[in-house]
Amino acid sequence: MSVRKLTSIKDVAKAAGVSVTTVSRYLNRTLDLPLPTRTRIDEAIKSLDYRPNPHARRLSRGRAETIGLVVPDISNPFFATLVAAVEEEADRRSLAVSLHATLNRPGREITYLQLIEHNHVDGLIFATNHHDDGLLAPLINRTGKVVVVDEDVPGALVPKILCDNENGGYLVGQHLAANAHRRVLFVGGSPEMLSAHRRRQGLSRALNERFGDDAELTAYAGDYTVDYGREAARRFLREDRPGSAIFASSDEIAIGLIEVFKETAVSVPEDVSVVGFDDVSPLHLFAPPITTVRQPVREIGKRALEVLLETNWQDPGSFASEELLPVEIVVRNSVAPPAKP
Amino acid sequence: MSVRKLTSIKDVAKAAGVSVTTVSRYLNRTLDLPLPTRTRIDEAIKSLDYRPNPHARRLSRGRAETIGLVVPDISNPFFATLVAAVEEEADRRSLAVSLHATLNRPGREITYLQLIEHNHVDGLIFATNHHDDGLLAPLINRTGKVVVVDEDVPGALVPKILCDNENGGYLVGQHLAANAHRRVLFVGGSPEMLSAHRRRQGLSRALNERFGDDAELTAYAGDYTVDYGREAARRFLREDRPGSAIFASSDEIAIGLIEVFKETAVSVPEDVSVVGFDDVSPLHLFAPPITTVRQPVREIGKRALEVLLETNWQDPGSFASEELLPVEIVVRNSVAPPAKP
DNA sequence: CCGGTACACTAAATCGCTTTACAAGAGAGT
DNA sequence: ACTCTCTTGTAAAGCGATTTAGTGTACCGG
Repeated sequence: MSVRKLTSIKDVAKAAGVSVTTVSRYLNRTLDLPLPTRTRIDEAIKSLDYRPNPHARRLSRGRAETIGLVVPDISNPFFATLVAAVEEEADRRSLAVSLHATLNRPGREITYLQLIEHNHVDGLIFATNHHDDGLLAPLINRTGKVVVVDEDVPGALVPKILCDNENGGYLVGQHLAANAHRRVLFVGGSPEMLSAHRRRQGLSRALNERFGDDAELTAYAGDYTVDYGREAARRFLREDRPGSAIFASSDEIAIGLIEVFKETAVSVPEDVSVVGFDDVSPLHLFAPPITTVRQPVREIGKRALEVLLETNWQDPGSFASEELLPVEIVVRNSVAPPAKP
Repeated sequence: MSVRKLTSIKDVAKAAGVSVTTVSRYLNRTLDLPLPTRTRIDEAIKSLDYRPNPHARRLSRGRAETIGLVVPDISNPFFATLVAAVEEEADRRSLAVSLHATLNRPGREITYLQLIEHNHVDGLIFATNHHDDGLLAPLINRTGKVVVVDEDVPGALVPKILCDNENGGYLVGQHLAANAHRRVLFVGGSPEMLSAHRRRQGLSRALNERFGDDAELTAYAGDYTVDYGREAARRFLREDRPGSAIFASSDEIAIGLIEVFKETAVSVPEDVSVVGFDDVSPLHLFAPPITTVRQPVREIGKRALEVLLETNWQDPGSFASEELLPVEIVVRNSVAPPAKP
């Protein structure tokens, strides 16, 4: 509270009767000292309650000991879980996490990417949820030290940690096919988004395996939000139900769908089957419990930090990679065979 | 990627033909310059793509332009929303947010509080979810620049932003009383926690107003978690249902209760009524939709940052305060009159 | 007695910015 | 003509670490 000056390395050096250099090097283990000297320094540190000034250290070393985390929206349960996983892992390694939400404000992603260039953070874990308009990839390639998670940024030559979207779609397709759904509506992001594209492809593959050319796949594209789920549900009803089952490409969308179906007395799964994606909300308590694909969210976060720290960023080109983490389908009660198949 | 050196203020000064001081003071608006000089500097900055090195700035100013945010668990929807609100508000003010989760690891809260003492951050927004064992309050008082949110830390003489827990409990009590529930189980935190204490008091007040001495209030105490909700539900059944209604002091607890009731075929609200607290999960889609008390989570986060920045921390003692934000009850479908009142 | 090798340290530059204190010149008032 | 006050700057000392390039002493083998 008072403006007492904090103890600096200089005070420690004086108290221990050595030079500042010695203390610094001892602390950074670049100098072996004989026991007596060591003890003197240790005691000085303890009695003065010395702790290195992080800003000075960062300026001097040119590193921030901080990693940046950019996500679309923290309050979304999916990203909240991702953030939690990254923070936990960073804390284990004594790194601070600087958190940034883009909230779909254009230009924000770019602003945050520039944090790296100016040494604000040592690296960035980056999640977007919309299609790159062409600015992101070059910037990412220029700045480096970025790990892309959850949604691909095409053209970015950096490590990417994604879930196995194709297989997720395929598992849903199989489950729907097993329940005799031949006509399916896919509600997801625009096809330029790799996640949406792959999920849809997996879905399509499974449906075709079962029904061949008789499979009918319709798609609506929009945001991964509750709002868009509502909109999609209304459109689905307005357009006379282009499908006996709906595969929502996120739980949020599924929640929106279900809200509207509830209001309009369309019952799930009797009138229409619904499957979600992510499994981060308490879908098992819904009426009915919602079948969904579980993403290994925490794994994604953890792995992203590992990769960020393990990658040798000196050797550009060496590190463009894509790691696919496995998904699983969690079957609950929102899928039933259609009334008239 | 390459080790190109970033442009520093020195380069700008040289390019503009002025001194470093001039550039710095111009940028920090402590110096008015005539248009021509201004233009030269602006152009130098633009053409060199200069951006101040944050570490140098922080070292020099002794401020971090960063605020710390300490919460028990980020993946919990309540805290996720709080984090989102704080981040949003901080971003508006060009402050970075350094995020830390305690995850109930003992000692972590203290570690993070010390971030302030060593200038790591300029201030801290602090949320705990368990009873202080006596170490926290003195440390908070010593470090200052802390705003306590959500849960009280008794003895901490700093601003506190809480919700109106007593009224929350009262509203629930009224609603339950109106549905003829005379015997109520309160499942919440230990009574040493102010939130639990006040909610329970409000509940008790409403019940007494209606039933006088006939009101029967039982209490279970534990964590605000789904796990504890499950445990409480099992105990409730084992102990022969000490109440026709349960007031869960968080949505998480309510979710745990409902899970177990679902498994054991105890139906809500026919067999037992349930009310939650927080309203951050999609409780409206549950079966049945859960009645709960809505906390103004985002408001709490936003207000906390405002208070953190507006408080005059030079004048200790002046700022111990408690701000209560209003709550409202969201009536849905999980309360019905008891079978045998 | 000399050169070499460890050992135990250190002086001083550096990181990039802020800030205090001061200065030179121009105009203004008396 | 002389002092005063602006205006428009500047030099240099921090901030608190890290790090490079040494230094002085002691011992040791030949």
